[in-house]
Amino acid sequence: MSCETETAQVLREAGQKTTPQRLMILSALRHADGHLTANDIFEQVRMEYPYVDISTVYRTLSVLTELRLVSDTDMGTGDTTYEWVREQRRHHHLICRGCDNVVSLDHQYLEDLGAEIFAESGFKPDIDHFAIFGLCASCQRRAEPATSAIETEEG
Amino acid sequence: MSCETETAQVLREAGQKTTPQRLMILSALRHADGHLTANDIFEQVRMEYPYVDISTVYRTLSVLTELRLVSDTDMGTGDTTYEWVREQRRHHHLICRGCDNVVSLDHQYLEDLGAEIFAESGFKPDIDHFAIFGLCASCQRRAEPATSAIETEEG
DNA sequence: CATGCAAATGCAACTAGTTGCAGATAGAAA
DNA sequence: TTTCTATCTGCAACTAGTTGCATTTGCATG
Repeated sequence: MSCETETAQVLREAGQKTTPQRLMILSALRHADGHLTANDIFEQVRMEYPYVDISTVYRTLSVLTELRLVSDTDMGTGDTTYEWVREQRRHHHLICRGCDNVVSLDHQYLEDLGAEIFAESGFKPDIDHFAIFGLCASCQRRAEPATSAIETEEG
Repeated sequence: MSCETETAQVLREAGQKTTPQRLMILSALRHADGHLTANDIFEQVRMEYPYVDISTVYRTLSVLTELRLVSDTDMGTGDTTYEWVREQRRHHHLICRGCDNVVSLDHQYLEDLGAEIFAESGFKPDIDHFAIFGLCASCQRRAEPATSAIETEEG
């Protein structure tokens, strides 16, 4: 079974209709390597089917997010990014608000947090794709140079 | 020292100017009980000074957020909410995507996660105010009634 | 295959939030 | 106090994302 047919199955089971527009959006997401913006997807689908509307893209993304097939993340760039959720490759991001650098965070940290919350409150968190903002090691050093090395400003 | 003067001090130390507009925005935030939207703040400031612009509110909120005096959180309502950060009263939210109910989460869970991340990577996460989405206990039961009790649809 | 209807689409109008720019102003220095 | 300049403000134009509505379409049923 091709991955398209497989996804159609998932939609069908959730009581959703499989329209050509949705299949094209799904295809864009499944074959993408990293994060896509709504506009990336829109442009890609439009090449195949020029009449598609951006609102259809947003509405489909919202359905897919609710079904937990796709994660939506604000990476601090202004645009929300979307990514196909692959169980085997869960990851999260540490985003530095000093230099905007992004590094990956192992899923285990949040898996544990999720399990703890579930055990104590019964609430089941969606731990698919977190973006955690903060300061990376070098930006911390730059912000508080009160110790040994004194760096030149902006340097 | 009044809390206004105290906050002005913080701004000054960060190399920021203390304008009347900013002080009014700060006052709205400090005296508010819970979360405020940018528009709540705008309306409130406008009663005192009708010429204020919404962009000034957003720009001030962005400065305050960068200084970590204010937390900005997407509670899933569509509008970002802002809240004065009180060290003593840190809290987070579990938001159910089934029934939209919100419950508080003790700060300790995330404090621990933050400490763990810092210890292993040197990245210092901003753990001020998290919104974690998921399913509450009763919505989980409703979603998967394959066990004992079978409830009627929609309650 | 034909019919019916709930759900999805495209469109247009809308809201939340951002940005570039010219003029105003906080606050440092003379 | 006056001068100076970097920063802030208000405005207007913009982008990302949402929503209401008329029309179309997937798909279940006969």
